[in-house]
Amino acid sequence: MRYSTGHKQRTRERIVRAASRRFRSRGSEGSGITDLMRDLRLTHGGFYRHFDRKEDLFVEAFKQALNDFVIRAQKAISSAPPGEEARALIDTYLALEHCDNAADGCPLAALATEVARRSKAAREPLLRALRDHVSRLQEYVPGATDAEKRRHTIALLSGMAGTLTLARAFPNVEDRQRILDGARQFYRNAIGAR
Amino acid sequence: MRYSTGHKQRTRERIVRAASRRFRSRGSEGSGITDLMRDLRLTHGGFYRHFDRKEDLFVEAFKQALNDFVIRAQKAISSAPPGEEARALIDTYLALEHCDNAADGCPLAALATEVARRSKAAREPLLRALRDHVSRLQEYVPGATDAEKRRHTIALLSGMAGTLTLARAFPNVEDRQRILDGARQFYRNAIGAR
DNA sequence: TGTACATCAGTGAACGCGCGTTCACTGATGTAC
DNA sequence: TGTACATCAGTGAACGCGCGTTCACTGATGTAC
Repeated sequence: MRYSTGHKQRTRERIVRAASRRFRSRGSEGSGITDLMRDLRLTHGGFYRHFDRKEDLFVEAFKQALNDFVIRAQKAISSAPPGEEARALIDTYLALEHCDNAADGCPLAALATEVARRSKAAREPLLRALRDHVSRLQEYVPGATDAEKRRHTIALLSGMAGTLTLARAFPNVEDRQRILDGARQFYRNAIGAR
Repeated sequence: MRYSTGHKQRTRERIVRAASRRFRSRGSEGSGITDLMRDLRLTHGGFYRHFDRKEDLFVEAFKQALNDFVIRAQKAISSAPPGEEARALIDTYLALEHCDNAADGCPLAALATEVARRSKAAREPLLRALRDHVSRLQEYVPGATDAEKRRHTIALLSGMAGTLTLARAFPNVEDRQRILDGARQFYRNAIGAR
């Protein structure tokens, strides 16, 4: 059948969004095209009207996830009192709610290992997106120069991502909360001590 | 044919060691039994004389990797001057050599995401091993009480694991070095400020 | 000491399964006349 | 306005492939007699 204008575009966006959630919660190796399309009440064959390869979807989904995450982070930061932006970033990132909702969370925490294992060519667009998003967050992180802000932002974000990933491995909510609280205190001090 | 006493045990150990390296560099989903056994000049069928399921091998390989890592870390720490142990841990962990040799490196950096995605039952032995190894390292990390040492150790190790994973995504050695250097400075200050 | 048999780590063909991908087909609607 | 045709997002069977796992078999050596 013939679809109305913009229909294809909308379907593509639905695929990217669903993938960005599925990949974050189960990894891209753990999410098949068939299951993904079934989520949208479509069949697997149609996928290839939108993407040449699954890998292309991974790139789009990762970028989408990064963008959503940065917007959420900026929202949390913007409601913080002046000078408390970095603390707000830390608190949102290391929240139990973030820990327990990987599908909507930071793609670095969920997918960094997978990015690192892809071919050099496949990593390029992902790393470009990553750099862009670090640039958008670094203005809120303390540091004497832009370069220092950037270094701190990278250490802070990748560090918190590692802690979040570890916390997610613990089935008991008390364990997760303890890990997050400990790290929150650790990073608050680290940032405050600068 | 019939093999000499201890032969089976030795083969098992070779399988675990090879798997612990392969899993760390490619993930367990990216490492097939056939390839793994071929490394040891054996065939895939023989695997099941040693393990019931691939998952059981993952547990053994993860424990082996953790043990090797903690021993290496302790070695680096023990050659540091008194009071500098945490700094030595940070420097060894965030070394370019560690970054570029995932196969021999910290299993938390390489496999944490995979651990988090396994079934609750499968995670149990992995988390037990993880807790044991944190206990062995926490004595070197500053903190007023044992509980505080432990919190700092967890934040530090999981944080550095996240940074290492991110650094591994960058194809240029300069980028990796910059990320590691920035984080090293960050964590040294964080620990020193305590 | 010599012979018959048991053992069992390792072999390799075969299994079912799910995966990513391809492709001939569908059919409602836009477009040309 | 009415009719014939073109379009193309989505369908679903089929493909090759690699995976984890099973299993009948091998054969050098230990053990029983």
